[in-house]
Amino acid sequence: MFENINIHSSVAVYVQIENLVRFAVASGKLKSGDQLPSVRELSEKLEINPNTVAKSYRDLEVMGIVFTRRGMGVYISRDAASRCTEDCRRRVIGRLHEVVAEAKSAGMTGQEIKQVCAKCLDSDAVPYQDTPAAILSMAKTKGK
Amino acid sequence: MFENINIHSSVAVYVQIENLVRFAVASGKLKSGDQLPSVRELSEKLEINPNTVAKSYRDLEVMGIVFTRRGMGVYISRDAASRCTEDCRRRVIGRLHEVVAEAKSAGMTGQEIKQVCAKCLDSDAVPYQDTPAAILSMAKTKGK
Amino acid sequence: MFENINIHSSVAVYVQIENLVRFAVASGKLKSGDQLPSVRELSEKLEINPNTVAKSYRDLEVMGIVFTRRGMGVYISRDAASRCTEDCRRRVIGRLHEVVAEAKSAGMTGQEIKQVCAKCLDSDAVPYQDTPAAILSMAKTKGK
Amino acid sequence: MFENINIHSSVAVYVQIENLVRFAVASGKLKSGDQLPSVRELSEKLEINPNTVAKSYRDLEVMGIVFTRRGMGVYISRDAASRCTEDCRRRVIGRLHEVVAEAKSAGMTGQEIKQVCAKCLDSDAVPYQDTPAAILSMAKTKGK
DNA sequence: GTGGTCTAGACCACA
DNA sequence: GTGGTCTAGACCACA
Repeated sequence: MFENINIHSSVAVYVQIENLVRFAVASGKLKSGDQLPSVRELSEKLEINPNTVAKSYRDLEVMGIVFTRRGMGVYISRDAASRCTEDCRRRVIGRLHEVVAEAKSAGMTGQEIKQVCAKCLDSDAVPYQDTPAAILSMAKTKGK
Repeated sequence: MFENINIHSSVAVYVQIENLVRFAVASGKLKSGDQLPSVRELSEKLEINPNTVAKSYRDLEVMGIVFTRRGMGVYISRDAASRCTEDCRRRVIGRLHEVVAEAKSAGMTGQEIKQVCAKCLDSDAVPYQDTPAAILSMAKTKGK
Repeated sequence: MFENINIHSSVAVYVQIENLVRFAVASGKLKSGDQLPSVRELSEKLEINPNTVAKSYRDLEVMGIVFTRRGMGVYISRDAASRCTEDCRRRVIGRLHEVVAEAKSAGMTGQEIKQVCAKCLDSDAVPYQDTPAAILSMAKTKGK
Repeated sequence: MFENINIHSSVAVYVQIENLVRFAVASGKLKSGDQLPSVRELSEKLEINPNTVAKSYRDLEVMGIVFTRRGMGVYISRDAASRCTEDCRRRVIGRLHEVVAEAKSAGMTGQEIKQVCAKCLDSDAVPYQDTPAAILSMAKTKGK
């Protein structure tokens, strides 16, 4: 589930990791008590600096989404699900507002916008895994 | 049209300027051949450093959206409209896909998603430049 | 013959004018004693600042290519032809060296380079009139 | 490979850097994924301001030739080679056309032109970075 | 007046 | 350590 980290994204890697975890919890892929990969393991897998992973885990802990058992590992906390669901909903709704406003501003009609939405809804769910690319598209498209 | 620059946004000021121009061109508010305010003029109006404005104009030039006549000023280029329209549409559609995917992933039903969209569409037009959040969302998402 | 001034070029307009005159003299299109358009006339035709035209004429006078009869106008000087021919040859040879070196550096083979040259030579002469575009291509391609 | 930057050239230093990178990529000296020297490192080596190097890297990023990993460095992007090869070829061919047209216009015969070309080709390779004149010729021609 | 280039330097986010 | 953003200000070319 971390295969979607995008090093070309202008979004900080640690933020991407945090979001991946949040959405995985919100969607039930990660459940209370599940263990996350160790800092070292994940950093090697993603070929990124261990500090980066550690920072994500620390943030998630501060947010109450994971907890650490020293010497044991990092686990999804008891009320992570509700927290993440709420967070994700808020984020999604906010972004929907923004993007619809942008769509209008770009000259798209309500018709068009609805059509695109419908198309997205009909298409097979492409859950959070697409977000890094999505994020990428939010900034100035880069090197790719 | 630059009255909506938000110096306190986490989005770089020069990115905000670039996006305002892009969306203004896409929506027809700026047309091929139109002259942009001079670097000095805009920097004074926005109370920012001329270098910051110059950076925006430079980027826009590299992107082919404006061209510079030395000693004369900066103008919207011939095919800026198609470029910007395309860019903005692609951007918006991409983001719509992302956010819908995120919405699903966050557990929202198609119903809900459609409702939120509809609500946004019905609300008084919130053209791009009126929504600081929109501006925010347009650029490199930082922190969170 | 001034229809080829390119305001999108990053080359100063006054330099373009100077070169147009020089090449026109070198190629015999302008001869000793011929009168150039007045500053005002040319500036209106090209929609540029009269100072720009005046600057070109002044430079050309300094170079001995034109002379001014006050109240009468600006004329091609007696030995302009030899001067311009020489200038243009030197310029052309210098640029040929440069561009061939660049071609090599860009990975083109001697074969290819010769072929392109041959093709240019066979094509109908496209005398100096193409230079503004040419000049444009020398800089970073801009707005166009 | 940056030893040929000429601070006294009339071509902006940042343009020289951009061109050196472009041609290095086109000729295979720099490959996808290679890391460029850090902004600070290069600025110290060239004894120029870090901002100048950063400007070059930024432009190259907007052009899709490099990408940035924040906190990590700047790397040659995936499709930089094709981009640069194409860019450089187009540039070179365009300039060849121009200069040949100029040569004709200046009264040189096809014979002469071919001879000069041949001479350049036979001469020891003068790869781009060895020719200050070449560097000069690559950018916005100034004054003359 | 216009924009372009470059320096010096502060402060920040990220790894 | 890495790059990103922004300011302040000098000096220049061009119109």
